[in-house]
Amino acid sequence: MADRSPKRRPRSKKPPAPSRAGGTRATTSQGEIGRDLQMRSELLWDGPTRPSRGPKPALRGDDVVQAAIRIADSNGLGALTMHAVAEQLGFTTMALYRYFPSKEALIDACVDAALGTPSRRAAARKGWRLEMRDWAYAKRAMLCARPWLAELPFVAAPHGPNWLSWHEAFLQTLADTGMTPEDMMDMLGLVDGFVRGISDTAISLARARSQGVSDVEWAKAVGADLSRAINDARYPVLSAILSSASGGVKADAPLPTRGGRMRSMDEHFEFGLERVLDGIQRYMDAPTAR
Amino acid sequence: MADRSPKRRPRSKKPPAPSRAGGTRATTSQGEIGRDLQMRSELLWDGPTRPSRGPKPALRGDDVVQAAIRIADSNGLGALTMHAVAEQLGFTTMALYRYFPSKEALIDACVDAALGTPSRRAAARKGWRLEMRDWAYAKRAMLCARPWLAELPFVAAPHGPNWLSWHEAFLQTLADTGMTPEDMMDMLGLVDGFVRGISDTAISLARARSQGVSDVEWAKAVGADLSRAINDARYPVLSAILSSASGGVKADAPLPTRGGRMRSMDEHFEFGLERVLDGIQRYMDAPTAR
DNA sequence: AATAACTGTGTATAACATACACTTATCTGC
DNA sequence: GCAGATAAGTGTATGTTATACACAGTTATT
Repeated sequence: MADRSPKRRPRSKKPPAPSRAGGTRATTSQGEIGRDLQMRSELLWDGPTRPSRGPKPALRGDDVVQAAIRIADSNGLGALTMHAVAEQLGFTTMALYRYFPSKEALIDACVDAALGTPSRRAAARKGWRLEMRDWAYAKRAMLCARPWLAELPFVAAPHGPNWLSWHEAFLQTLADTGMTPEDMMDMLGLVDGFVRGISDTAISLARARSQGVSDVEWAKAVGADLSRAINDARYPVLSAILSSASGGVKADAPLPTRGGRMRSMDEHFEFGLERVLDGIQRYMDAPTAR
Repeated sequence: MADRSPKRRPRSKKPPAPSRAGGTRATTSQGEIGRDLQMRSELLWDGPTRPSRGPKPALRGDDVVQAAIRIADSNGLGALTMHAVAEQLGFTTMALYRYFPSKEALIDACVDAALGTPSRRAAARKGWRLEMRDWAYAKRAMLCARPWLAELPFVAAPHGPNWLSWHEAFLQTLADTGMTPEDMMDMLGLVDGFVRGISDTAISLARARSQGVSDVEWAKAVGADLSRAINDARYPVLSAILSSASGGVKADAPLPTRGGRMRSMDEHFEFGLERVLDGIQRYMDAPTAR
């Protein structure tokens, strides 16, 4: 309060902010993570509370978000600058600050908007296992569709409405299994963790594609690293796998979609997911534990 | 070749590079991901090929890396600027470019160095399950010890020697199980994906700690988001879990280490990991599949 | 010694995020 | 229907960054 008069705010030491500029929000520079996150969270959940004194804004916050997402979608996070967004909308860079107090806040909003909500799928009750499987595939697809999401430190962002909607959808999967709340949350962490963790490669490929890199080119780059292990004494097992690998893997494209031998990325995901679901099933079948 | 004479390099259009500055390397700006990654990879694997004409360098590349890591460790990625590193070493900013062609290359090196190598643990053969468990815990601990690693888009980095050494250690776990190479790689993806994915929260806490944020403060910030779901019609199940949760979870600190009810983060990890290992075990016991 | 090939330094520049002051439009209370 | 009060967009300025470029001092090779 009493911060309205123009020209104010000593802002103590902070110059134009440590300017952690660039593509991604790095650490929150100083140790005010708590406060900071809370403020960002409020911005995400509580709309901007339009006052009714001055002229009405020419845009809605969502217009800004959509423009920003468009840019990130087509050119990656690196291209997402305040200037670029403003230009896209036909406004000055500074105009955006009437809608979001910082680039970080805008990105928070973009993330939540980009996450979207898992399609209700008519709540088709097919049993937790199949539903969970659908959920996992949907989440993976969503992540691959917006590869730039993975360029952000996930945890650093506040969890907005859509973020929670994914959680909700997952939990509904278990709603009628009689599982304890604690177990349900653990299951969520398990499956969600697995999906996010294992999707890195697929996301990387998706990003390469969206930047105009051919699959072959990408595979070559990624494969090159792995192939260094071959004949390196430090990696006996890995080396053996890569060189033998039932049928001879081409040094390039070890995981990628080779029709040849090594399993495709999707098969890789499918395999892991089935193991995870097996593990869950086992737990549900024999609730002796704990 | 023939790129040695001073003053050269038209560099066609590239100004000082699209300057994707800031804390994290965002997308590689343009669509030259393939080439770019390859060059970065070479830098990582093949040392810098010291010529022997001029004065000998005052530093080794590793000194630079260590200085950079020190900064990232104590102040986060945001504090890792070329200037800060140079200062730490008592040199000019530009001196660093004699050791690494770009900040990105330096970070690549830092990442690999920070990953380290999993302790050989005397290769104690206790059976794949226990060994795998150790591996998972070790990897998680490593990630938490260097929370800034998670601020980087993992896949974007080339896989250096240490990165592969983690893979190797995992695979050795399965070396005498008679598993096919394909299955072994799938297992790696499964466990590694799970560990990285689920560790996000623990890493976030670790980062908060290293920035001087108290656990309570952090938990409050994270919990605030979740607690918004309570009594929100959009999240019936989540809401029920959060409010009921056998014993009444304090709205703040839902996952964190509450002695109260909800399981601690470590229990959460343990739980998920056991499910994953169960799933793997089941697969190994009944190799009918595929 | 002469020189080529380096090393570290100083300076310059472009991209960014964002502070601040200003002009103009719009609503509210009289 | 008018006088403020207040907000929206703009223009300009600043500090931070990465990094290009040219130069001065060094050293192994000729």
